[in-house]
Amino acid sequence: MTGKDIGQATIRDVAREADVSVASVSRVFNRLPNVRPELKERVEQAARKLHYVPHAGARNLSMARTGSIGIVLPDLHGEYFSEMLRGMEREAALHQRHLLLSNMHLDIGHGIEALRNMRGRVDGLIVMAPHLNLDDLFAQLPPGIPAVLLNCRANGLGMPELRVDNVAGAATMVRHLIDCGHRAIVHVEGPEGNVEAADRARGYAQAMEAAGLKPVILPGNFDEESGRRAVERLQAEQVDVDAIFAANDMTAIGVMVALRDLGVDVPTQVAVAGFDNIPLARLISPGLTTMAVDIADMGARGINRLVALIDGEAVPQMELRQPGLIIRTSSQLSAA
Amino acid sequence: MTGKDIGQATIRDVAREADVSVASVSRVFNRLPNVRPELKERVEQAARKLHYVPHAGARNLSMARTGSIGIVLPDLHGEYFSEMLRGMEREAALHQRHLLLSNMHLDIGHGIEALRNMRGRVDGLIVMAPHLNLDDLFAQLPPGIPAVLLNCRANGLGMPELRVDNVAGAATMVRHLIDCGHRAIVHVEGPEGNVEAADRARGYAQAMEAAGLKPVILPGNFDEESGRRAVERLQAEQVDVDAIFAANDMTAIGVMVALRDLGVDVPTQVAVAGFDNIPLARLISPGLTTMAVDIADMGARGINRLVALIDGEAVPQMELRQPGLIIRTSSQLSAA
DNA sequence: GGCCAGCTTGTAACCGGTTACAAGAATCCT
DNA sequence: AGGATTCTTGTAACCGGTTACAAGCTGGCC
Repeated sequence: MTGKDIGQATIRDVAREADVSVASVSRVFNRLPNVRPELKERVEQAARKLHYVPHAGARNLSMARTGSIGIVLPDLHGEYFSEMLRGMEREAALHQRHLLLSNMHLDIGHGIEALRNMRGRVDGLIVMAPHLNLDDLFAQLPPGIPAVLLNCRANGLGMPELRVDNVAGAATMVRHLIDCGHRAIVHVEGPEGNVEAADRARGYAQAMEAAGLKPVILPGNFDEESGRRAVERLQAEQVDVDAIFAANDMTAIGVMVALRDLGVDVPTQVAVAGFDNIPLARLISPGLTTMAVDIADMGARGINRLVALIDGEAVPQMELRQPGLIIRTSSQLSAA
Repeated sequence: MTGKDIGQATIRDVAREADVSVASVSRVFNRLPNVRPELKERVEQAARKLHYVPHAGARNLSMARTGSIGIVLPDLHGEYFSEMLRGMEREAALHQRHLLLSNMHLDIGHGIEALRNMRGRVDGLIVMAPHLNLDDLFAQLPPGIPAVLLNCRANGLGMPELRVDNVAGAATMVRHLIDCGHRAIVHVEGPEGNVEAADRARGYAQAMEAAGLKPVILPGNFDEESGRRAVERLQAEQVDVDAIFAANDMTAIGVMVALRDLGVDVPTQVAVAGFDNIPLARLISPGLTTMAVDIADMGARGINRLVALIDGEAVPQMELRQPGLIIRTSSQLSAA
């Protein structure tokens, strides 16, 4: 009623101009076969004359289908999320879908609001919230929304999940560092309350203990800054360290930058390893040894699953993806 | 009519359950003041019981306002776009807006389709299409859509524009390289048909000529690969070169990687410079000298302008932003 | 010619909200 | 008490599409 419509042409305007019914205009625009060519031509001419463009919102409402997918992320910082988004976008475009972004900042209240806001805007949701308890989140929502969860805390919601095997990945990395001859391996953890971070720390601790080594865990926050701080702390406390395994690549990069500033050579004096294999890991020097999660592909697969789910197809309940070890220079002791 | 509605509660269901009219339910949900507390309570209880969540699509239609902003980009590769998107997301969240992503791949046909698809889905558009002629694009669309253009070819559309002064920026960089003592400065251009690339090449050429130096321009494509290829070519053709000024940071990084592989030291043997100041530029080593465009801020400002435009406020027609020179190690000759 | 099948086309109800308008109830005057 | 005013509430039209259904038209066939 209100609203600042500049008076754009509607389907009724076109119908009047072409002297046909709205149904016919609709049929022409939806390419239904049973329209006489002469009439079709008349409609198209009228539409062109009036600069008519169909109103997607109205279409969505009457068809109960939006063609959009809601992406609910905790943040957009860093290459991790942008890679994931890129993968999603690519796949969504293949399925003729748009992506509607919604950033649920840290607390659960905003999360709930964000999700509620999506109702009627999207056909389904991709939720990535490693820092929140999803059961609480979805409790507030009407049941039955198609959704795919990416790297979330396990839950009893019966929604398809896609996860990276962070425990196994971290263990693999620890074994690699041990193979390289390192013994005093320190882990810089991710943010508290983040499932992925917790799993990586767990994998690290298990592998260390399995090798008869003592785990040492420093707090971190998945960002460059926390890598830097971890190094400062190691330095201040004179901790003996052969290798630093950071919970993700950005932290590892912070570690490397801090070590460089201190004049400590990587990898000859201290080895460094990360997790994620963001594009940057390859470009920095020395190249960062890391666990490769094909982030863009994860995103793409998430979209793929969701589209299937929306179309009513069967979708695997859970997929656990194994990250692969990428060995670059940062981890290698000259004498292995 | 069709559609796979799982039968979620509508405003009418809530009205029936609470034994009030739909208007009252609507009033409660929109926090209008004139509702008796007892009735409000009844409505809220009914809504909770039915797990009612308002249908944004329907709301949008009747209010002629979606609360979403359409972002039309040519691509999502690389840090440039993700930085911009991040800035946009931040600002949009401040204004309670969602972002609807649409990737208009390279050709104009898809571009037009993408834009048409936005009608009725968004309140306005941010268009970033340095590679397309926008007049052709918008000719196909109904006039009067609020839109802000980012780094686009000049046009007579009367839409607010936000642009980086690429000509001046490139010239500044050339002068800096000359100040560092370099003379044989080669430029690796961006993709053909891209306005930003063309402007940077123009700024480069003008500054070189002003200094009495001969411009040498190699083709490129704004990506790492093209930087690498440029180096190969210089190598193959035995071109004498003191410095390579790439059209953007990713290309410059490709150049540095290729030089490193060839055993050519940066900056002592060849200096390198880029443009954009993507986050990576600071992290790579040696640090990359570049022109800083605050990409995220550009995105945020774009959104800000667009929101003002949507709200009917006056908006400056054009803003040309000056990039700033960021001097890092990659450009400096030991003896300046 | 008459009847039926198959097209084409139009009418009107519907999607799920918002809101102008009117009516009814409560409050405040004098 | 009676009338004016204010507040609360409901009815129904509207946003701009889609589509079930019916009606009109055409042509084929006996």
